[in-house]
Amino acid sequence: MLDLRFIRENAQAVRQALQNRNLQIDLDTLLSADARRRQVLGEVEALRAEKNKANDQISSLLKEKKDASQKIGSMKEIAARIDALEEELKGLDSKLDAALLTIPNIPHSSVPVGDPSHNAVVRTWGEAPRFDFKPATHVELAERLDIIDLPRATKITGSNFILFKGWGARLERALINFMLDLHTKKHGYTEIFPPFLVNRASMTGTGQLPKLEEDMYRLKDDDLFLIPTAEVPVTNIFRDDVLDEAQLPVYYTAYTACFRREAGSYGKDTKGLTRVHQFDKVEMVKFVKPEDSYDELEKLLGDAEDVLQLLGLPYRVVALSTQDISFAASKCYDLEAYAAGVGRWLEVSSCSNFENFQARRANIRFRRVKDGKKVTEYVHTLNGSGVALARTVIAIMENYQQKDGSIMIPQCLRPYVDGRESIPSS
RNA sequence: GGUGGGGUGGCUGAGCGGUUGAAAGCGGCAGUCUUGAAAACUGUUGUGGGGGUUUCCUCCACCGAGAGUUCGAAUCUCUCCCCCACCGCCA
Repeated sequence: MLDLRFIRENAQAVRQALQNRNLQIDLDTLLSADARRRQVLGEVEALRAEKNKANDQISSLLKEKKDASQKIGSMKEIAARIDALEEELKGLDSKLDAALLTIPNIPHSSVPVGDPSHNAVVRTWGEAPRFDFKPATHVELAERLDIIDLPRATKITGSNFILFKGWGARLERALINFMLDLHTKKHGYTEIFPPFLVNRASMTGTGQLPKLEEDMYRLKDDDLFLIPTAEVPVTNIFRDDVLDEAQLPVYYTAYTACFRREAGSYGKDTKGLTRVHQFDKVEMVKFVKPEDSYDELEKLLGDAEDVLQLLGLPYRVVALSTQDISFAASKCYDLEAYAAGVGRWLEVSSCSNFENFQARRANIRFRRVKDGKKVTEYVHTLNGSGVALARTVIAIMENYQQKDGSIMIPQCLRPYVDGRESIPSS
């Protein structure tokens, strides 16, 4: 969330940011509630000071065995006035807290302003494969090779779930291991295997709640949520902690399954594997000093690109516009891999800098000495997919398909599939 | 699921109705001593918020969370959350 004082002192900048995100959020109500709160707070605190003083006097009167009944009587009245004002204060506080949670992060100045048509392709890597035959889609390939069984996944659970089978399952597992090895051994991340269920505080800490509750799978009896991304449990590792400057930066990577209801997206991308309720993802999460976060974002993006380059998948880097970046992000790049069968660019990664927006919500800070003084500051958090699996599997299947209907296995994955070169083996 | 014991500052841990923001110890920081270090000694050391004459002053809040009793609550009452130990069940 944003700092209330920042909003108070930079109301115009916040209004501009909301407009750039094309959001109608009433700032005036918030600002007047804030003004009223500070006024009431002043009154309450003056009365409390009076009360504290009187209590000291009562205390010493009683110690000297003198009569304090008059003083006690007059304090009853003040206590009642304090109660009334505190009641109002409490109302204002909860109103302000609720309002603050609905205000999104302010986009960085480098983010293109406007609707998604303003998204900017930063660079493109690789060449789309050429075929001397009509390339099949992943759905056709999966069925032909018997490596993914969507009808049975539907029978077991419902539509838009995946059941990998045989070498399909093996390919999925190979990708997970390949990515984790790459990030831990080459890019310096520490591997985490977090819980797949998180509590409400964690979901609020990273910004999924309260806004996106309807998109989440929730266990009602326990008020727990299935994670929509590893970002949630991994970022919340340091919730309410104060780190030491020397600990930063922290790089974590985690494989998890991700669960999304995708409410309201029916009819969009619903064929095959492009939009499913459960998918695998390897995520990267960083905790860094504020002054480093934009350099760290570029490095994070590079780490995700490395995955696609090693897999030999053509992709493009897209800088998202102000209306396309997520609620909590101040800047975001998407990586889109090209899938030759469906002939489309598929979003396989999203790399974002949240600056201190999540750190404020989750209360993640660090201590350092600045100008000879000890200070506690919020860290900056970042995360990026490195990368999302289902869509990457699509791209591999469609781009590496051969005329005979088999699929070549990218070189970097072969150590993870017993050296196998294709599915089925030739 | 059952029973018992707990949640106090960076940590350990005292306090169980009235100068207690909180003893003591450890740790951290600064100083004295020393060629240097250690030891010893001395001082200092929480967070958040409001206001101001804004390298400082002042006020308020905070002893798991919330509510209550009281002139006054870390301390008493209630509700909830969490942790630990043992037992049961279990991949």
